[in-house]
Amino acid sequence: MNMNTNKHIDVALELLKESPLKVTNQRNDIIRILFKNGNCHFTAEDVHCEVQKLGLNISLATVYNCLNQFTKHKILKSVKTSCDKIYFDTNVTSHHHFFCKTTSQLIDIDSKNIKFSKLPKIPGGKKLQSVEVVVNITD
Amino acid sequence: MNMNTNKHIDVALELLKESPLKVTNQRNDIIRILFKNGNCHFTAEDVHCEVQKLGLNISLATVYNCLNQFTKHKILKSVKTSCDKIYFDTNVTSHHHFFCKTTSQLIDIDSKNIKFSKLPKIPGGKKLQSVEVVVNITD
DNA sequence: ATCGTAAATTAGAATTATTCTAATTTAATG
DNA sequence: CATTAAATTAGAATAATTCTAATTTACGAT
Ligand SMILES: [Mn+2]
Ligand SMILES: [Mn+2]
Ligand SMILES: [Zn+2]
Ligand SMILES: [Zn+2]
Repeated sequence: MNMNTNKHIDVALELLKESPLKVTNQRNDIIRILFKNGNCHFTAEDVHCEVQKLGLNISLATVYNCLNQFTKHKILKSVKTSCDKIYFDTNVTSHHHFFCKTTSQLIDIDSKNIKFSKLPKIPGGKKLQSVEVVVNITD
Repeated sequence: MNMNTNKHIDVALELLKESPLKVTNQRNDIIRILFKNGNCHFTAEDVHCEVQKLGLNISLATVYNCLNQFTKHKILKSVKTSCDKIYFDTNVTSHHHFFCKTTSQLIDIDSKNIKFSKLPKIPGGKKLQSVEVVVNITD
């Protein structure tokens, strides 16, 4: 059972408080939904469905606003896959993903389980931002 | 100057003939546009703009149909990036990409310039389909 | 060459995820 | 409590892509 305190939720709420974002009921509720099960991947619709299931009245626009603001302020990060929806990731540390094309499910790959022995030279005048590995799998 | 023969175009036209797809004027024209400059990355809109520029009358729906059919039959492949459009790639061999977020431009990374010294175990019951690396860069 | 038919093309409508608009409400500060 | 910038909201708008259904075309068989 969920105890009344949850480390992941508390850490995220603390990040929210430390950010320049205002602490609203909607943001509190959304953070509780997102972080209640530790590292997870969600679409905006997933979050909105959960909001409804809990009987909360938060508009889809607010869900999008929150997810985007949280991403901008490093409380979440976003992941693009070969499917057409944006996934939001509660794990903001540097890591990679399996993407199962059958189930449209993202699975974390810990950074220590992917190592490069060779990386290409960055094109002249550009600077490196991130290296993203997606290992596509099927059933 | 472009000679009247072009290796890349000829190879792609040959793949089209060998495929179960019918050889139509539209497919011929689109292949000539796609492959005239060797390895390239295009959105459907890019292709349709070029179609218009050449005074060809091919509908956007047909451009999408062709690109999707070509992808299904391995004449093209598609690449997803952090931007919201699908890119089609004339290089169907296994390789990776730089994606410049400033210019929304894809640049090929030859397979031999990325090597892994460690890859994660595939989750039970699933099978590996592909490993895609995107190196995000900015100006 | 002509025919028959499945596949391809097309214009425009529909869909889907996401963002925008502009009116209203709220959080946080003094 | 008053002020005000930020957040929320419903609904409209946008943008990429797909779908629909009518028409045309490719191409193997006659
Ligand atoms: Mn849902
Ligand atoms: Mn264009
Ligand atoms: Zn993740
Ligand atoms: Zn490429």
